[in-house]
Amino acid sequence: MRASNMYLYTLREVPAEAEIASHILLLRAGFIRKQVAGVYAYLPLGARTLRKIENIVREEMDAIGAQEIKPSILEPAELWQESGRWTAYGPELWRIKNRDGREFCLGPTHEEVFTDIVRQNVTSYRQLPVQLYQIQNKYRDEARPRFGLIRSREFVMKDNYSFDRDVEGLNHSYQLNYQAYCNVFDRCGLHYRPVEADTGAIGGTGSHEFCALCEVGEETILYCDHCDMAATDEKADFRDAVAPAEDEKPLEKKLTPGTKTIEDVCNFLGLPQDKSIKALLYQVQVTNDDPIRYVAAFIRGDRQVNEIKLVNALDVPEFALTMADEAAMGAVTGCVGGFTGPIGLHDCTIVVDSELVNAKNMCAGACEEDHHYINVNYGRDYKGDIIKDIKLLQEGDPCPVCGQPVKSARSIEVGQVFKLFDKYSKALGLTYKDENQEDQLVQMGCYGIGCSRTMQAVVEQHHDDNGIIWPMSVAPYHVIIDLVGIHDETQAALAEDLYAKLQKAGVEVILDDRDERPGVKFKDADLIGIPIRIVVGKKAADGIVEYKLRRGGDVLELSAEEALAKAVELVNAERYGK
RNA sequence: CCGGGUGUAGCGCAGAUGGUAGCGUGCUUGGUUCGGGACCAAGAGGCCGUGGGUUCAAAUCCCGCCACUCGGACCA
Repeated sequence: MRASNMYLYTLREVPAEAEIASHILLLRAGFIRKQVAGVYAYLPLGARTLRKIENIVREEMDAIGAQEIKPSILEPAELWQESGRWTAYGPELWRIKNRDGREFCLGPTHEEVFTDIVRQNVTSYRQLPVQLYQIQNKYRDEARPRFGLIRSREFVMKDNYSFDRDVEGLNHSYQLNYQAYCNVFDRCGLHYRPVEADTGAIGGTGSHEFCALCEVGEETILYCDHCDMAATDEKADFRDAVAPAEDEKPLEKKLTPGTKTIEDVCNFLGLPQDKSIKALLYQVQVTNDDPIRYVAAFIRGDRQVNEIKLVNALDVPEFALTMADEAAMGAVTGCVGGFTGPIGLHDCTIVVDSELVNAKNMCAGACEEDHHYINVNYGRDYKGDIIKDIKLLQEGDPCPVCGQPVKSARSIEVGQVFKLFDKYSKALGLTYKDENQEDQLVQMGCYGIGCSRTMQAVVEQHHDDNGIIWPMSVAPYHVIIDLVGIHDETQAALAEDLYAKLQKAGVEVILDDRDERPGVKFKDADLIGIPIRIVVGKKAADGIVEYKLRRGGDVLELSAEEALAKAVELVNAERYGK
């Protein structure tokens, strides 16, 4: 491609809409432009890189026997009503009506549609297993889009669905997809980590997220350097330490005026925070017609609550759990803002973190203004309705597997694999006949990769002050030839010759033949991040060009033939990723 | 959805105490340049987000709405 003909517009200044490096660079380098909040157009360079990522995904999916289909983005409400998600999915579901008032949604995910497609044809165990996938625009009406392609309202996702006759088959499909995902992200040059993820309502140990590690990520993951434990902060188990043996001292009520926070109470009483109990007050209401159910959760004062674990412990929908109206809750349950403890509470569900059961002589609110108890002991002084691990594992806490201190990192979720089991086959009636003529439910898995998000995650991990540094496998072009003197016949002839030969060798190449000063060309080449740059300048008269890699290293002065050979060799070595 | 901020030229911004607009960059033309975003000169380009109000007079003050954005909540 000749730069003089390209629809390429780079920006010198940082667009006001962008905050993080990857978003700024994709805009500045002319890969994407915003249409409205959370919706982007891919310009030629962006469209090429996106397609390369999609093709890597496509190749790895095809390699495990999945077949690509192309269903509509438009999904009828009826299918979602059948699965129950028309109401359960919430406001992110992008609902639209046609002229007759019939309801549809723009697909945010396609479990229903794929299940429907498979139930139209599959009736026998002989037709299983099967995997179908699509690479498609997805729509989620995000309350607050952010960071360009990282959290957008429209995005490109590959979603694969596996259909097996039993859980053993599902486990096999899951493993195939897991490995394919590793291949995909390896080939894209991402620094990532597969981590265990929460499975919400479906339960079990059936999900991993693939997390691209970077500071600006919205996810927190925890991992261990001493073993292979790695999980999202929502999922990570907490292994309670064995509490040191301690005699139970007599319960005692103390006057603690104005000490509404754990810090205040512990300072006032001269206690460490790990000898205190913190109360968190919630209410549960699934629909507006339901009565409000109050929940008091207790954890050690120095811990953070993990609301996902709490939701799972209560077995309620995630959206139904909200912070309690303290005054209203106090009237019903006897809790007192800032002084709530497990003793004296009534008419609410008391959830006690597992760690507290063996914690001796703790300090807790007395459900009375300006008073706390000390020497509170589980069993003797209070009991819980639910005893579960409901705390957040944090950096430095013991690893739930090996006990060594864990580390934490921020990340962008670029993919997730998930065992659905029979959730959708049961809801939509997807069954098959087995060898004994018995109807059986199909066991399903779903597997998503955010292609557009992956594109930005790659930039987030591969850039410097001058611009993007694309890995060869996803670079929009492999080589850029910067022709310095476009009016110099010798230079132009050498550049044209190189351009033709590189193309003949199957290399994707930009010839920057624009009537621009060299500085502009160099800046642009760095900004858009083409892996190999060949400069044809003054030494063209001697047949010499410059060969330079965007990722760094020496500038080499080579004959045109040597540069050609070197470029072709490198491109062929790296074009498909590792 | 809650709270904060911002809407002025393609882009980035300035426009105290009201008097219908400017800077940088980009664009056009001419010239000089030509190895890391050149310089000189001359130009083109704005319903000051939108609706209402106050006023002789509103980019500027007041109210509504919309959009964008930040923090948070939410996020199969």
